[in-house]
Amino acid sequence: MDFKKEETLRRGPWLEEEDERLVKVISLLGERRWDSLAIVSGLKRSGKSCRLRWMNYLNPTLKRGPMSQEEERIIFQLHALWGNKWSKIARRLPGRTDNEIKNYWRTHYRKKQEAQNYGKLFEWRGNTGEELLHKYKETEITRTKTTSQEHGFVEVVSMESGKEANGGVGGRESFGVMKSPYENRISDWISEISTDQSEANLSEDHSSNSCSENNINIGTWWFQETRDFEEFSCSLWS
DNA sequence: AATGGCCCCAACCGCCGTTTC
DNA sequence: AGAAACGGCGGTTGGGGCCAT
Repeated sequence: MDFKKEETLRRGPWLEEEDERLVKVISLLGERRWDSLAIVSGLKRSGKSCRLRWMNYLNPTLKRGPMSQEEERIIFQLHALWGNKWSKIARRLPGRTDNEIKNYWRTHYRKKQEAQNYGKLFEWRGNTGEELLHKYKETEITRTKTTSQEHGFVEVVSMESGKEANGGVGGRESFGVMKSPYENRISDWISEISTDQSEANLSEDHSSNSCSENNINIGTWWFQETRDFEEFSCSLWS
C-alpha cells in the first residue's frame, strides 16, 4: 500500500485546466507512456487516469452526440454477435469509445432487449408458464450453440430483471428517442454513410417485434446476414 | 419549493495480457 | 527467462440533472 502515492494523486472530475495541460503534453509527446506523460505534465493524476481522459473525452477524433440510427443498429447487432466486447464493438464505430457504447447499451438496449424477450414469450400463446420458460431456454441453447460455433463466443442474456429493471419496460425514454448533452455535435460523415436502404431496413427493425427473415431478431437470436454485416461495419472505417 | 427516485455518464477499479528491461 | 511496468478491457460506482409528486 503506497500511502504517499495515494495522497498525492488527484481523483474525480477533471478540471478544464487539467484538460488543457493534458492535451498540450499529448500533442508534444504523443499518446504513449502514460505514466511518464502524467509525470511530465505535472498533473497529479495517474497515467491510467490521463489515458482514460484522453481516450474517452479529449481525443479530437471522438464523435460526440446521440447515436445515429445506423450506429444503434450496429451496436445492437454486434452485441448480439459478440456480447460485452465493448472495445471490439467500438472499433467498428469510428469516433465512439467502448465506455460510451457500454453506457449506451446499459441505458438503452438492455431494456429494449428485455422488453423484446418478454414480447417474444408472449407470442407463445396458450402455453403454461413452465412451457414458456422451456421454449425460451430451447431458443437460448440453440442460439448459443450456433453463435459459439460460428463466431467463437458464448453469451447468456438473463430474462430476469436486473437492479435497474424497474421501469425498464416503458421507462422514461422510449428507445431511440433520446436527449443528450451532446445532441448538437453530430458528425456529418455518419449521415453520409447511412444509405436510404439501410434507413428502410432500420425502420423495420425498430418499429415492431416482428421476425423479418432479413434482419436480426433478438427474440429468436437468429442471424441471417452476420457475415455481410461484419463486412458492412468494417467499411465504416474505410 | 422541497424532496425523492430514476437516468445518464464520467471516472474509477481490478484483472489480465503485452511489452520492456 | 522472469520480474516489473504498462496498457487495455469489462464491470462498477458516484454524482449531477431531470422529472414526478
